[in-house]
Amino acid sequence: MSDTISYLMVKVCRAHRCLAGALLADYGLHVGQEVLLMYLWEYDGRPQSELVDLMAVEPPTLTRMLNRLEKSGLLERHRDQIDARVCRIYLTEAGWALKEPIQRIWRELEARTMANLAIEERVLLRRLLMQVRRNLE
Amino acid sequence: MSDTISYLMVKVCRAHRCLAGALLADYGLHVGQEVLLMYLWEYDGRPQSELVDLMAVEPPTLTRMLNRLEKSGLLERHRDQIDARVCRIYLTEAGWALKEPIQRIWRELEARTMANLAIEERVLLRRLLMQVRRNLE
DNA sequence: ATTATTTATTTAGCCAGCTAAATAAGTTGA
DNA sequence: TCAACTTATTTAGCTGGCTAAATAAATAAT
Repeated sequence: MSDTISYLMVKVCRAHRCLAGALLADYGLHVGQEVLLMYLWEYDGRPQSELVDLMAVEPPTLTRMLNRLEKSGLLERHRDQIDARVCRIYLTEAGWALKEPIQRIWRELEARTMANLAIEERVLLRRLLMQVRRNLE
Repeated sequence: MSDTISYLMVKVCRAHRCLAGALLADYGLHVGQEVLLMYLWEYDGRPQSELVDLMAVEPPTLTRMLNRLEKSGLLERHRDQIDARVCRIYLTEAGWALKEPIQRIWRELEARTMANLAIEERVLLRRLLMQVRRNLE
């Protein structure tokens, strides 16, 4: 089992998540929250259900992430005026203010992840990972 | 951000974990527990601290995983006779009985993950992932 | 011997994931 | 009109991760 690529992938992923967590901690964020923010910077004011689809996450997962980021003052929920079932999510100024720093962190994360890999190797790795993703979906 | 290999890796990892979870559910296991069992099949009767090192996980994480697997009847804790601080972990028969089925599941997981990849591509993917792992450690 | 330090494990509490079930609000149909 | 169904979100509770702090036992130092 421990000589499979599956096992290697699990290990790599944990190390990657760990580094991301360390970098994000400086801004009071937890791993995963930066991805949600990333979507909000692009899709501000959308209903939760749309974010659920974009992030490919279950509704309860998003609900709780939003609760926490709302409590941290990074976003606000506003009930839709027409359809009172939907909640639209709006970033606060504090939420927008994180855009540049978090994107910078993500670039650093990418650089450290891809270090010591030539351009052709990076291209290849992307191609291989995309095939794996297709396999798993 | 969404065009980075980091992002792709996060997605691939989630899909991989999801498939693993679905396969393991048939045996009442949760993703991650099969890795612990994998170590126990090889290192039965070792102190927890040794398992912590092998799995590269924090002590509290292991403690709770062991609590659950112990409650499920897959393993037993025995205090070391010489040093009463250490707990040695022993698989029960039920724990040993899972060895074959789980290894079979893991082979299937690996096969589905690596589908549509030629042997040379698999070798290459392993090499690239090992470099990434070195980068992140 | 008794205190201080180290080592092994646990507890409490945080996070992102998940499922199942509850709630709330529209929409559809008889 | 009012019941039945669908859709959006939340709540409760599970999992593996984490950190910080508590407990317990062995060892080192005074």
